[in-house]
Order: sequence, then C-alpha cells, then structure tokens
Amino acid sequence: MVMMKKKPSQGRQKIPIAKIAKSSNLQVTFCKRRSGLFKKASELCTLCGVEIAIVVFSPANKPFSFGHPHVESVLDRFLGTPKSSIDSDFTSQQGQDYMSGSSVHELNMVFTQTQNHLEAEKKRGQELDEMSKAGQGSSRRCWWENPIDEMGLHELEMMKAAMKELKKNVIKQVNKISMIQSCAAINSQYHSLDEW
Amino acid sequence: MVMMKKKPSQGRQKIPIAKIAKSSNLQVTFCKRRSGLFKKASELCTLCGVEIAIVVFSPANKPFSFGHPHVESVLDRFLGTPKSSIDSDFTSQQGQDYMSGSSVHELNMVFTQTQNHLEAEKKRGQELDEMSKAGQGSSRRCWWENPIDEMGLHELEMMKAAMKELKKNVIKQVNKISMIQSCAAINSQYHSLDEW
DNA sequence: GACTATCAATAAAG
DNA sequence: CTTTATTGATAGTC
Repeated sequence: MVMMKKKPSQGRQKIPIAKIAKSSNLQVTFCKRRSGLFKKASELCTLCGVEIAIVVFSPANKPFSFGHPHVESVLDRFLGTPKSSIDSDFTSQQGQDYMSGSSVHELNMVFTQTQNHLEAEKKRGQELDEMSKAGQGSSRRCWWENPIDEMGLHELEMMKAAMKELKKNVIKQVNKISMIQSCAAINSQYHSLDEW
Repeated sequence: MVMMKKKPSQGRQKIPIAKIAKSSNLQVTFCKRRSGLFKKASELCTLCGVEIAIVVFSPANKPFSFGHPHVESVLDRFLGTPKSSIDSDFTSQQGQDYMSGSSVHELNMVFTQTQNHLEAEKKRGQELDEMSKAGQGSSRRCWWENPIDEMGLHELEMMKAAMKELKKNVIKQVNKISMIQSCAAINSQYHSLDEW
C-alpha cells in the first residue's frame, strides 16, 4: 500500500506504579494483572512442581483465588507451619484456646454469630467506602445517624465517651440557663438529670 | 575497542512450560520466578489498592509468602468468607455446623482468626468514620458538635430525649455484642453501663 | 548477583 | 474481546 497511515495505536504505554485514579482503567488493569499473576503462578507450579496459593480481594472486595493443588490445602499447610513467619512479614502466635470447656456445638454457635457480625461489619465498611467515594452527596449522614445495629464495640465505646462528655456539657448548660431564668417552674423538668 | 566479540549471551530463550528436569536450573528458575511473582503482586497492590496474599512452598518445601497488608489478615479474611469458593477451586460449604468432626482446637484457631478479622474490620470502619468526619471540612459540623453554649432550652430538651433513645439502643447493642463474644475479659469494660 | 538478548505481558485503542 | 506497540520479565551465561 502506498497510503501513509498514522499509528493506529500507541501500543503499550508505561504507567507509574501508583494507585490508578481512573476507575475504569483500574478495573481493567486489575483484571489483566490478576490473570497475568495467576498465569505466572501456574507456570511456576508446572516448571518447579511446587504448591502455591494466591488470594486477592478485588477493588470491589470480591475474593479471587488461585491454588495448586488446592487453595485450602496450601493454606492449611502454611497455617500449620508457623515458622513460615521467618520468611516474610507473616507474624503469628498460637493464642490460648477460647472456652476450652465448651462443647463443639456451642463453639459453632458462637462462631457463626461472630461470622455474621463480621459480615455486617464488612458490609458497613463497604458502604462507608462508597459514601466517601461518592463525596458530599445529599444522602450523607453523620456517623451517629447510622443504624446502631451495625456499630462495632469500639464505635460504641467511642460513642459512650462522647455521650458522657455531651451529658456533662448539657448539664452545665442547663444549670447555666436555670440560673439565668431564676424561675423555678421551668427547672422542674430537669431535676431528673441523674436518671440518665 | 577494536576487538570483535562474539555474542556474549543468547539472551532469553523460550522454555517449555513443563517440569524442569535439571535440578540446578529448577532452583534458579524458582528463585527468579518467585521474586518476579511477588513483584507483580506488589505492583497489583499499589496500582489497584487491593489486598493480596501469596503462599508458596519451594521445591525444598520451604515456605515463602507475600502479603499486603499482611499475609494473615488476608488469609483470615478469605477463610472467613467461604462463599469465595465460587471464584475458584476452593470448595467449602456454608453449613450450620462448621467442621463438625474437627477438634475444639481447630475450631478455636478459626474462631480466633475470625475475631481478629472482626477487630480489623471494626478498626477500619472507625478510621473511615474519622475520615469522613474530617473530610467535611471545618465549616460543617454535626449538630451535636455545635457548641452547647449556643443551645437554648428547647434544643437541650430535644437533645436529652434523643440521647435517652440513643442510650437505650447502645445498651441493647452492647448487650448483643457481649452475648456474641461470650469472652468475659472483653465484656469487663462494659459492666459499668449503669454508671451513665 | 549481574548482564543482555529475547519474548511474554500488557496499556491503550478498536 | 482483539489488535498493536512497547515495556518489562527472564533464560542463559559469567
């Protein structure tokens, strides 16, 4: 062909190794690199005949995993050899046995409940992610307006502290106002402050 | 230099993806490809801001691992979400009794991991709370953050009612969580609820 | 470990 | 998903 044609593509461009801002690009890059990573892992398995397990949580917190021969068998093996910590940042300790006297069934109940709580926490975490990503939209609530049911212990602890402080201030202010309006009738409603 | 030199290297040659026979080659290939794999993984983390964990057992059965932010946190999270099985060869089930035949110790391990995960999730949620609170800029505050001094009697009255309701819900939730984590040590901090 | 020629992985566009 | 142009990973070697 005698026709000149401009480059139909810039081909592969170098990208800086830093958090990708553009959401669509991030999604594509994650997909490509995840499959590339899994491919590399499978090649490593075949070439060297080793066991491997990879677990990734996508930007949307969806779990992906690769394992040879199986994810769980490799993880079991790894978790069963705590000295693996010397090879990486994996630091672990064998904690005490919780509730050693309990029945397996009881443990299962507790475990299931804890897992459910965990699910709720994670879901809430995701929602918070979405919220902060969505920016200052009109739908934003103050954290204290979030459903109490979805709060964790730590948040409740913080709320308790905040409320105690608030109560102190409220009482102070009420007293101040009461002084100013030295009208006894109004104050009567606040005599039961200590019932809080 | 005027000296001719023959090609000092054949460069990279393609190798078949099959078990490497030569032990020395296998060793060096494992090292190179393992580090390459971990590098790819870290890039994926940086680019996409995701959590990842890799566990490999070398040809000599030595464990190597890579994890961001931590191997164990990612594995805990993964093991706590058995429905991740749909994404890979990891097969599990969401039955009522988990691992009925397992020892109490095993259950305890899993439970401990799940609890740790729960803690991590809660902490993360709290950090997000802080973020979104701070992100509102100095201009906008939640009403309860407004100076108490500027409130009139009516607002204080309303606040009192709101706080009573809040307190009721908080206590309810704390009790719920306390029930779930029937671990006495943790609950001790909440025994003084009635001091409010 | 380091070097270098090759080839596979992949960013961007279709 | 497919194509294209480039970058980056790495097999062989010292």
